[in-house]
Amino acid sequence: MATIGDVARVAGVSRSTASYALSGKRAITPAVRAKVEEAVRELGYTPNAGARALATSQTRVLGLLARFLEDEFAPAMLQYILGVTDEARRLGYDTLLVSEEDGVRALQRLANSRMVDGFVLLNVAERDDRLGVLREARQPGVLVGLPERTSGVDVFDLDFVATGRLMVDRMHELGHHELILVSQPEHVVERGGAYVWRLANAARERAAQLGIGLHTYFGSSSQPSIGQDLNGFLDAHPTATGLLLNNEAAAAALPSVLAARGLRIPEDISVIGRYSDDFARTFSLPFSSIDSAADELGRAAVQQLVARIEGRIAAGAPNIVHLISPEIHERGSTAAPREILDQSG
Amino acid sequence: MATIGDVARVAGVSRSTASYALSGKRAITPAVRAKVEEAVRELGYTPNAGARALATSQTRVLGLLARFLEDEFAPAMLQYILGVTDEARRLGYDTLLVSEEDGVRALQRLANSRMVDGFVLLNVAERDDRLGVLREARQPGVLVGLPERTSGVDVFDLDFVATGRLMVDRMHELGHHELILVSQPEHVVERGGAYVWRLANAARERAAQLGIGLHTYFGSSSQPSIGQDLNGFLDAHPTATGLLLNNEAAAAALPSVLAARGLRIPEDISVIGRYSDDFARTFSLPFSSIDSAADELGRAAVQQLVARIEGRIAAGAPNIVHLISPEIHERGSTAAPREILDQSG
DNA sequence: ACGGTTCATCGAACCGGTTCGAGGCTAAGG
DNA sequence: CCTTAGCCTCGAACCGGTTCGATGAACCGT
Repeated sequence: MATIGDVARVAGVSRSTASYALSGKRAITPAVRAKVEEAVRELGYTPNAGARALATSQTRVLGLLARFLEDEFAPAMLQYILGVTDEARRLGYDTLLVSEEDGVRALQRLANSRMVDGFVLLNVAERDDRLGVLREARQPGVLVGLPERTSGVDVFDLDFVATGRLMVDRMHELGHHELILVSQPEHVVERGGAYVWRLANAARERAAQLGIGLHTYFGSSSQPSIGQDLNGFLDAHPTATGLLLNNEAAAAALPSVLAARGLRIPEDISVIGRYSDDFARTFSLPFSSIDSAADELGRAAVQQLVARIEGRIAAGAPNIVHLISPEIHERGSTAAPREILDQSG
Repeated sequence: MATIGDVARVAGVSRSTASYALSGKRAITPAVRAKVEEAVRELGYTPNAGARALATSQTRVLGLLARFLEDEFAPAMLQYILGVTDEARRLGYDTLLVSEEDGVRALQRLANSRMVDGFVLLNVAERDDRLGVLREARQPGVLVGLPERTSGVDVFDLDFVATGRLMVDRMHELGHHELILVSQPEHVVERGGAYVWRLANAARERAAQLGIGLHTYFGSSSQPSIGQDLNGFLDAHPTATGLLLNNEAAAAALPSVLAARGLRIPEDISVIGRYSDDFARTFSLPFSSIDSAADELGRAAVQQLVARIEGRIAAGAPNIVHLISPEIHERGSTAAPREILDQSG
């Protein structure tokens, strides 16, 4: 493989001149630059990444730390990952994907060995044990997921508090008085998936303000148990007219559960979900839903990270916490409850 | 950050001695080795990956080239990716994930810049344009997916020919005479997804040998169109008693389609699918199926790749093509067709 | 007591880039 | 014609590891 020394020899200049001609960091006579570029083309020269990293202390690689929790819906993670890798590539970076269970060790390994210029952490827990290491690392880090303490890192997440409120508000506007909220399994919460109770608490609070009855439940993360769960919830609250879903498996299972019970949407029951649009598309879920915005979050996180890496953000600039506002993607699964329709009709 | 020079100074030895003490490539007095190790601990020393790569020409990083085709079921890809990253990590390697659309350019970039020690290509097409570059690269490569020409690379894939035969054989043993095969969308085949027609052709051939009627169709990759497709196929062949699925979306959609038509499994119709067990679990698909073995394939591919990288495979050793034999994971969705039961009952 | 091994350690070179300071050349100005 | 400034280019050092050959000390047998 050609080195910059080969390029220099072929172009008839010194190594340093070749380097400057390619980097443009010093003025080079056009004729010389042309000779160097010609030599590069002739030899098929590409800089050796290791050598460059050693000399510049920059690898142009980002570390992406995914965390796969059992009982969580894994495919959803792919959207975040692709958002990150695509945006990173667009900005000239490659992505090292780490799925190691021991995220702390992985983080230390990558940080100390200087393999990456920065970190993206996915699926961040309320008290994520990776954060301590990340704050001490010399490389900047961004999180996708909101932890308890956000100092020293930039954070991107869906605004789950606003999401909980929005779900209840929308149902309230339509005239519903009794709702059921199905969250992720309790395990997910215990292991730090704070977004689950953040949404649930906000929904509960808003429901209380509005005088709405809200029954909150954890649901399983896979069939067939989630189907049984759903039937149980519906049996327990026959007068509930609205269903809020913060659980992908529940969303996937609901159509057949409703069909089996002979319930139509939105005539008999209104539904609002929270999952990725991509998920909705693949399974053609007929529910109005709030997009998890995985792709958008991944991209925004990378942009911020790269800006920090490249020093485009003042060293002392405060860290940001960017929460994306939820929007309901309308698919016609909400309507006024039957009792209202009956009165008005 | 501590360098090996710092370690050497603290331990009171030369840099080379420190290096040998850590690598074990030359004999070192136990006492000296202990001092070096103590210094490492004290300073929190970790070798600089770039410097090591420069000196050894080894990065201990694998390049993972994913290819996301539209109309293909993306979440399935995650299983392969995790199989690769986990196994790589187990063997001491990290994984650079590339999702770039221009796989050829990505491959060239990584190969020439010496960022990786080897390549894993996912979703390999019949005539994959990445293969030419891969064969010329100095780094070894393994494929997950069987292309037309396999020279110069190791290949791992599910045996789709055997899969097609197995599906038909099993139905034949049960006494079925007319089957419907639903494949991936035609787009997937056109873009080189040869496994689709490999399975279909094998099934067709075996059906002909056995005197079984086989209707083969392409199906859409998402709802609701795949639901309409399925209804159309069933309408067109009311006497067919068995359904073979080589299309994830079809598998996901089938339960509700069958429910709507009032068909029970396996009493009214037998079904055999081909998708990942993980997919089956998440959606609790009630069909006997042949696992795509994504995790297993990813792991086997990495093992082979690492063996080549580390020279544990003789330089002249021929390339291998490892096709995993399909196995039907029984979930009770197959039985003898009604006509037989009626006769015997 | 002495030459020949063996063993542990050291110094220097090298991997392939980047970057700093120095110096040569040309052109402008007195 | 000589000085000075400015523009390009070069040589050397450095980043942080690994590895080869050399060196010196300890140990062996005779």
